[in-house]
Amino acid sequence: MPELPEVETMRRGIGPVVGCRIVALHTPRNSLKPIRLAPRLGAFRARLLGQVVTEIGRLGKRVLVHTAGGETMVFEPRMTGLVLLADPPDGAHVRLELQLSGGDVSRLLYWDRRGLGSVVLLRTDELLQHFPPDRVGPDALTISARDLQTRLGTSRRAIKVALMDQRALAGVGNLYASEILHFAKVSPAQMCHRLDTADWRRVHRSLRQVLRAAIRYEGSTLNDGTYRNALNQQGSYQAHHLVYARAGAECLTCGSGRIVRMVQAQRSTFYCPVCQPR
DNA sequence: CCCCAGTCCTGCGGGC
DNA sequence: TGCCCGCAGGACTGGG
Repeated sequence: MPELPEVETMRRGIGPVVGCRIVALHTPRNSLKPIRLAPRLGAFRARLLGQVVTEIGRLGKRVLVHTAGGETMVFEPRMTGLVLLADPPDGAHVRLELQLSGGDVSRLLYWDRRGLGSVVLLRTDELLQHFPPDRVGPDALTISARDLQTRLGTSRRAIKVALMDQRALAGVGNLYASEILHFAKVSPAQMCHRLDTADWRRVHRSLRQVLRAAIRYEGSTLNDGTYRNALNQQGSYQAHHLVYARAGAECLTCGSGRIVRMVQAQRSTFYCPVCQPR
């Protein structure tokens, strides 16, 4: 489930495509339902052929590939999408392949097992219209503690649910929300408006620490093995998870609590009731 | 303002 | 051994 650390790892990993020219583009034939591709393949290809990649960016959980001709490809991996330079985990789920020339790499792949992701081509100057600030908030890595508190401090939602709201801040998903709140020693069920400024500073510091550490370890590859970096290698931050998917296990922080799983907004939340009482 | 259920989609693992 | 079913959930939508 690519969240900010995984998507940032993808962004960095496909850096070698900068300077490459797109010389061919196709969607491999398979029995799967097609993912969302916009515009349709013909127009998509027509606008990209011959274009030279100038820069790789990230918008929350999306990877942006900019070209010299003012086009931007927006890769949105959702649950199981990968942006790859190397051979994919399997050939059956390659959704889009770009052939490249003139650089260090010869192709860029979008692979997606479940196919919930999408690839959208936008004019670079239309990015802000397509992703206005009221739809995608400030990046979770760079948001200030003050801005975080301003944006969420009056909300009556549970903080874990609020942290995952991409309009408030962009990049935090289900896995890292649990890990961040464990570091901050805040209960995931606590309502935002009940937290004071010291709490928000702790949440903010944990946000930065957890996301930065996860980037350093190139993200989390869970037991299903889906997530991979651009070279089809596993991340290793899963070895540092303190609560996620550890229901029933002993808390690694306090050594006395047992990790509890609960459901918030139809998603699994994990926490230690001893470390995170309120 | 906030919550909930439904939608998309495929693979996996539990239960029988 | 094989089949069915529930579950995983990010982003989005519509209704309450």
